[in-house]
Amino acid sequence: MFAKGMKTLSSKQQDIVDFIRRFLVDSGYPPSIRDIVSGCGLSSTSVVDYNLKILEKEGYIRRHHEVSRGIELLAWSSVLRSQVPIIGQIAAGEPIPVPTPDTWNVTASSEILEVTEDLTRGREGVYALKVRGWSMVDALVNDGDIILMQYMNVVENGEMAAIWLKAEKEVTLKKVYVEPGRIRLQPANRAMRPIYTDPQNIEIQGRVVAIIRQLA
Amino acid sequence: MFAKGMKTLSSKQQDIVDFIRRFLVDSGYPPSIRDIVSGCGLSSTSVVDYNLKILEKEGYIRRHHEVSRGIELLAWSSVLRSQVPIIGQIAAGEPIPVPTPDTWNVTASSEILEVTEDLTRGREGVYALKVRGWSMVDALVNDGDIILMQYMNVVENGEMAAIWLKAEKEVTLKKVYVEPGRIRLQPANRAMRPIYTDPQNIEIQGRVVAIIRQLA
DNA sequence: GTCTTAACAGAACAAATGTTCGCTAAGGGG
DNA sequence: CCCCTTAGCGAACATTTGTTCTGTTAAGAC
Repeated sequence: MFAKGMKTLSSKQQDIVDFIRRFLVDSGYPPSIRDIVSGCGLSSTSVVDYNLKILEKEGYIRRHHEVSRGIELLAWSSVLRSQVPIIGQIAAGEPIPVPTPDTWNVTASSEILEVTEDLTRGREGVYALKVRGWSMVDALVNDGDIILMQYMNVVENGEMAAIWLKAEKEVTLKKVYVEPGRIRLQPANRAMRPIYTDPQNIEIQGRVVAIIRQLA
Repeated sequence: MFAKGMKTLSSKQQDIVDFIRRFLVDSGYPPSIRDIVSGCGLSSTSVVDYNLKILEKEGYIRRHHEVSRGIELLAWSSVLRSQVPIIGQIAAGEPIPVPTPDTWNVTASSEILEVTEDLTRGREGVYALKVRGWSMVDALVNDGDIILMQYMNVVENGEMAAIWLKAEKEVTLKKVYVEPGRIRLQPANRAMRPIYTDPQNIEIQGRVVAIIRQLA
């Protein structure tokens, strides 16, 4: 999600980077050397070559030699996409949907969420759930928010998980801490108290990877 | 952020789409016809051509004729990216940074956030702030969250805004409602009460577009 | 003045890439 | 049998594209 600022470029080199980026967004494939010649008002492919060498040296692009349109915009490719199926919803009073092999088939899902890969941290098997209701404010989560989950039934100490409380018959999102003889479930909202429960009472339903809220 | 499922493809066509997608992610540019031949274990460029025609007809790709590597993956390009500068932080006790023309220069910013465009709803002039501290739980916002903002000093009724309260000297994120003779500021956390204030006491510092939280 | 470096132009060549044509094979229907 | 459709193959040709070489210009330093 982050790209650091890079060394200052000449205005022509900046024009070229901007052109490459714009062309890639507009066309879905990179420009050829001659596209850059005409797009940046130059007269010769060798000027483009000269400047691309510098842009590569400074880390803006990677060139794939003898490959047509072989210009990789590094600030672009460092931020990849994940396709995440939205397989259902999460509400306090019901267990969350369990992913099955079918729900991993991206094209079969009726709703796909595309997010930048750093939200998933390159993890495999991430799926999304929509929050329904207002009963999860202890997790600082709101009705309509989208939660990115990774299916797993064991989490590390201190990780936020979707936890099914068997006795209470409800789902909660909290950080899980293992203590002697009990489990501490810590809300994201620090003003609220942790709850303690028997390890037998909980079922980890997945790890919470990220939360997305669109407001406007 | 959403892409609907598409018509079922033959397994070979699915292989080709998957290959294109993977190649694009790995290389930063689309595959050539011959890349697809060798990548999908086919024997002839005309088989690729035959199948690409179908994939185009079904809406999976757009082909740019007589353009080398002119394959545009539609499920890819339909979800665009926005580059959003992270220009500072938001904490309760201080006004938020005000964007200036300088801070819009993407390459000059030290930190860039790339998000899928639907998070910004195609809006211009979106910037990002990092939340510092835990004093904004009324907005269901946590320390470390990232808030996407759009600079404006007027918002529609019911929109969530960053509001500077002059007398209290603090920032708050709330929904703004105009009532006769006063302003109602409604927290996202419904369990908490609204506050009412004089229109002269508030300064709208921007509209809240989205909130992103990475947990794992 | 000369020399060096950076930046640019133009042309030619080599290689990559797209397109098209003719053909084959398999299956189904009349 | 023939015809049609679908799916695939191979080769040749045309076009796009990358690379390299030579030369020019401009600016700065000595």
